[in-house]
Amino acid sequence: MDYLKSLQLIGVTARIKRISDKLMHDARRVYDYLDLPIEPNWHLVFLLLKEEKQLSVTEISGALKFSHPAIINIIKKMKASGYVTSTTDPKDSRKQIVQLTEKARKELPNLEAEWDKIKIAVGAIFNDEFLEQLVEVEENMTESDLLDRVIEIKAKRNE
Amino acid sequence: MDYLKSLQLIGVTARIKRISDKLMHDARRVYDYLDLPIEPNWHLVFLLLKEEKQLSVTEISGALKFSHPAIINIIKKMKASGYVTSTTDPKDSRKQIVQLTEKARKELPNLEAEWDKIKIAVGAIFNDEFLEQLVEVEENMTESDLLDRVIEIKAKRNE
DNA sequence: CTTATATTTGTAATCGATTACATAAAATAC
DNA sequence: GTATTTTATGTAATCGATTACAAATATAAG
Repeated sequence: MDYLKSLQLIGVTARIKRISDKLMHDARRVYDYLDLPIEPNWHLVFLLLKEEKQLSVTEISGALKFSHPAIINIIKKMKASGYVTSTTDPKDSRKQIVQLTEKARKELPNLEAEWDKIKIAVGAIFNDEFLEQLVEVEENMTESDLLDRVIEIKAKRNE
Repeated sequence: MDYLKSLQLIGVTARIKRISDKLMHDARRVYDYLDLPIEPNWHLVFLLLKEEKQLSVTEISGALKFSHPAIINIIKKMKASGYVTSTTDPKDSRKQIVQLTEKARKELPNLEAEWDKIKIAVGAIFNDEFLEQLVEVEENMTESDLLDRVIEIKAKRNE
């Protein structure tokens, strides 16, 4: 018996938040359990830098759609753990060029084996139909977000 | 072009968080735009107390599945705005009995008219199939959460 | 009855991210 | 070539929620 579920559309925001929060929390517990020496968020940075080799903070922030302070914080920690280096771009001294270290590339196969387990677990929770629906939701929100839609609805009522 | 989307299952957690965060943020903007004198979260407490009349902090927390400090905080603000009263239960002096005030009941019809607009906007973002999929995801996570599943997968691999 | 345990409310510390602000460098305008 | 605007990074303050801790009361156990 779930009161939020009974509210249907009214409860959907809170339910999504509930799922999101539990997922983030569980991810941390999984990383602890697997004794991974990294934080869940670093995963995305690893994958991005593995492909792109050299990226600035802003480029990472744009690709992952995290705020730039969030990326700075992640990079700072990854640097302290020896997984990335950051050097000032000689052509543009505002920019920091971030790239994986040798240590990171050496550990990648092990990490990927662990990530693979997590991926299978995630796949058991979210089926393909959900992923398809998620794409639609993202498109709907990009096309016109909640505020835009409320403004439109209010305008129509006042006609 | 969305890097997280291209990662499929690996990016799904971050995408859900992104949707959740934007939704919560947009909800606040909508409440501001509509000049509602309440915060988005209060909505759920209003609806619950409208039906149940009298509830303790723990009962509200259990129904909405928010932590009890979160409910205490909401109730404190709703009280300051004159929408609820809280009195000590004469039969159990640990408990606070929370209920809507006359002011709250008087304003409910207006609030409900505004909530209706928001509900329509939410319905335009999340279709019925998504809601069905969401139920499945919740069931999957309740049945066995991410950590449980990873533990199981690891055990199988080590056989 | 007295002691131990569980429940309820309340407060403090923490957390992971954001927005707002500051600074330096590059690009553009004139 | 100097002044203005934009861009990139970095820091501080904030935010909404959680977990951890504390205190009071009720319940259960002996």
